[in-house]
Amino acid sequence: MSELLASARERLGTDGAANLSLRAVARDLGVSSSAVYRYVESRDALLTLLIVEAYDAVGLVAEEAAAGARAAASPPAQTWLAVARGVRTWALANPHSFELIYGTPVPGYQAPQDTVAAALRIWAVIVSIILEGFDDGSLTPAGPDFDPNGLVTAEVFAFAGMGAPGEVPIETARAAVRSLTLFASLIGGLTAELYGHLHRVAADFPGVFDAMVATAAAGVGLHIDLLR
Amino acid sequence: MSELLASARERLGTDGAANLSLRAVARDLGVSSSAVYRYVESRDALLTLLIVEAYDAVGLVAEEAAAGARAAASPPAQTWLAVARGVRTWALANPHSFELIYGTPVPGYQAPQDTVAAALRIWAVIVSIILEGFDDGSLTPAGPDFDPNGLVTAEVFAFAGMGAPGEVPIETARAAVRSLTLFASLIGGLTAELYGHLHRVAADFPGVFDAMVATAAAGVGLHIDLLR
DNA sequence: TGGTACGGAGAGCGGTGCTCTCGATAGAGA
DNA sequence: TCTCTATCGAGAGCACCGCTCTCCGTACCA
Repeated sequence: MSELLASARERLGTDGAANLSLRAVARDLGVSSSAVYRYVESRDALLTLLIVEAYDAVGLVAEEAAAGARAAASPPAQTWLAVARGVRTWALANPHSFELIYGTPVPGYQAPQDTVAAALRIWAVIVSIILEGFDDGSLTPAGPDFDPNGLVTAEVFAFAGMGAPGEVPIETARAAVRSLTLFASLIGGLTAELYGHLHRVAADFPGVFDAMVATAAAGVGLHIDLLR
Repeated sequence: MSELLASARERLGTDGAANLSLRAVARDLGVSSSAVYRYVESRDALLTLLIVEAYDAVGLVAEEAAAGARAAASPPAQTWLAVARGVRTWALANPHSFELIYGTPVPGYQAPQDTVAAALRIWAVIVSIILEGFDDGSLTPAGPDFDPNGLVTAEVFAFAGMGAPGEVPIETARAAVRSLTLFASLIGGLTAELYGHLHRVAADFPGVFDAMVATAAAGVGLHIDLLR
């Protein structure tokens, strides 16, 4: 089983998710194609395993980047920059894994519950940074005000440890909604770079990425210093 | 040829890009699979035609949304919100077309030159909004300062009609780089929503989308009013 | 010793993209 | 009118895919 996963991981890295062939994996293992079905229910099930791996990998990267920044006594804004840079580095090194989780979903595929926990890890990092900025008073959103009522589910406040929706102060609720912008700008920036939408646009890709992340983060309230 | 494209367009809408089968299109047309190759070089070539169509469609939507907002004398910030909303509406109505252009690229696929012109239409809209904000003085970036030198190619300044890189004022160059954040937040926000990353997170999807777009835009300097 | 569960092989089904050969038709030039 | 040619279609076929089915050898266990 671990050999199977290793082989599939390698195939994913070279051929991409769309071209991941169960028969090819079987050939790599020196085994008939039908034998693989003893271990894995279908091609989609194999992909699910790789998806969970990818979510865990990116979650771990984010957690480590945040921990490293905090160890260096960085303010929340710089911590977010470190996390974003870490995720970018991971995505560039594992583009097919990135596609697997943040790219086009495979056609008839429905994400099983297994993936949810792993997918939440990066969200936890984002939330922790927002709360940190809230606590130390450095979170000063430049984005416009809006009515946060009903925008997100009660689960979100529970996940962030903010208590029941009715009890959450309006500015806290706004911060929770705004934090989605961090995620969107991260995914959007990486999508733009990895999928070629910055071709002949960006010259210094890391620099452009930093600028995109920092610009969006200012709206959220995290004012990143890019000059130091 | 037009029947072929119409059939392919329909197949794309129902089955998605990954499942777009040349044989299925042939069946729809009541024709043998090999006959299709008289008109189209390969499956990828057929996809390219659909990609150009999709870029043109989303470009047109953006242009019309911008024109409509300007006709209503909206400030640049509100024009951007109108454009983003328009693109979202289009993406929700044509999710597979959205995937085709802003999702995972098909494996061995290299975008031919044909697609470039169509892909630039939405960029032209973004640039026009930035320049408009620059001219009327409403563009007041909340994002951090950074050194814009060398971040983007000279082509970008030429495309924006800003002249040679050396002559561009530093604040103008920064605005050009920041405008990439608009694109990233738009793509990221739509990716998050369409690919299920806001599942059990967002309750009011249009509201969350507006909040994400407006929050990121504030960093760029477009201060959208969401309360009116 | 016999039964059973496990893990493999191989054939086979229907699907795919793509190529090749063959035939029908229609139009143009002599 | 006859012939040549370009166009467009059908069909067979190749190698690949996911997946299922049947068969068989092995190892373990009562």
